[in-house]
Amino acid sequence: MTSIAAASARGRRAARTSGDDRESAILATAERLLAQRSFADISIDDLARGAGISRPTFYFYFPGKDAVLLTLLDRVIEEANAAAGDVLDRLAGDPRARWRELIDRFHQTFGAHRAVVLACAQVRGTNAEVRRLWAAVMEHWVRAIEGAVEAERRRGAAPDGLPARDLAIALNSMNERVWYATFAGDGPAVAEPDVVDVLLDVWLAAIYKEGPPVNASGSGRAPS
Amino acid sequence: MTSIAAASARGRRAARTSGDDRESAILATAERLLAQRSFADISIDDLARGAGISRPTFYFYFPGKDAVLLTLLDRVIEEANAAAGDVLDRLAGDPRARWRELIDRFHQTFGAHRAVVLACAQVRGTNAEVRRLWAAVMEHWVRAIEGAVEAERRRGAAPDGLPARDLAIALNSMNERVWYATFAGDGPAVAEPDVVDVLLDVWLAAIYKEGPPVNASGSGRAPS
DNA sequence: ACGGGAGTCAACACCCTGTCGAGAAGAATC
DNA sequence: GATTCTTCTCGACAGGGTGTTGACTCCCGT
Repeated sequence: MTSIAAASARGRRAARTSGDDRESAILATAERLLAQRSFADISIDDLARGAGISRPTFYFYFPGKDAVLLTLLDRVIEEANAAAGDVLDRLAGDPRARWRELIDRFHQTFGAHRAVVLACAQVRGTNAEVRRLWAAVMEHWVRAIEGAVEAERRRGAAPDGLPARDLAIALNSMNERVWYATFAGDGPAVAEPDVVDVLLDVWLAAIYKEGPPVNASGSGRAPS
Repeated sequence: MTSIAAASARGRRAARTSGDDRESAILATAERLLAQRSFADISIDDLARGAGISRPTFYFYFPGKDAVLLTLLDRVIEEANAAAGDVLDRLAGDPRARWRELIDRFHQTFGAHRAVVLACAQVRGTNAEVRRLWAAVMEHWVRAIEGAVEAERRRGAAPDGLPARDLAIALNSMNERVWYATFAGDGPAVAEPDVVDVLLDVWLAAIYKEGPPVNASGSGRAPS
């Protein structure tokens, strides 16, 4: 769990009065609008009016447009981490199934909040805060995968090869970009129903080189 | 060759007088400034003043800031396609070496113009034109890889598996994102000297599952 | 010597951001 | 009930970026 995303004072208030509703209203408006237009096309005025307040009042709740997105991103990340759970600690049982579970859960979470994820990916280029947060989260996931790969190698299930960290970076990067294309729908993209299996296939090939070992009742080819 | 990037009328002029210099000056200024600040932090006024003209005059040469970047991107894409050449047609000789050559050449080209590539990646989120152009280029490369994978399968060098197109999308996506991280330097990234070999390793694993066959006098590791 | 196109820019209208200071609304204290 | 303090609200402003207009210059061909 231990969410990296410090879901703390992204807003500005410290009170407990009825202003909480306003903050939620802004957040809700943002997510609603994000489903329609791109983040860049949403002005602070849109957010404010959508929440029933004036533009200056908006600044009372958030320091800027980006902070709203950051708060939304915090939630998604927390949800993703919760969904991932401890799958990586249970790899030994049935690696293929566990890796698939991991990828699938991320897919579910991101898919459920695609508007937010897409907006963040687009803003990452221009906003340092989003860039920092995303970098921290990626680092967290990369380390988790790195550790899992090393564990698989240690128990003899996966062969040695690339530094585990580099491998983890490459695979995580692939997932990010492939999901982006699938959700955004621009450019060549894997069809949504197939994307988990496509990613899984590359992960297994890269980690195990010749299909995961058949520990339990798996159907992978046995290593030579 | 047949550059997808229609390097045609991205500018506005149709003349052949001394105005050509101005157009070049704008482009040069853009690439120079891009090496310093982010694209979003460069105003049209910066571009204009850098080229020794006033802001309205800028509009005589380009319809907007984005068109400048688009023109720059055209060049890089053309260069990348030229660098790639016909490597994919010569895979059979020494697959590992050829794949590495392909990836390395893209790496060289993008690395030489990282400022432009980075800026495009950041703007792709907000600018439809850049998005379209990049999507078209990706489609081109995906199809090339797809064809190469199918050829390798046909000659028995690579096993069947994922639809070649999905595999090509995943691998191309990985490269794009990994290069971005490496060049941008934010978030977890593969060190620049290693990035080609890391990518290559995943490509070979995903395409051949157990290392490419050693046809000629290649120096690739023999498959187990 | 002159008509016309290429090239140039001051000035304008517009939109968005962020801030300031004057207030309204309500709870706590006298 | 009046007073004070804090929370909350917004009209109005300043600043900076974009894109357009209309007039003006310069040069070239006739």
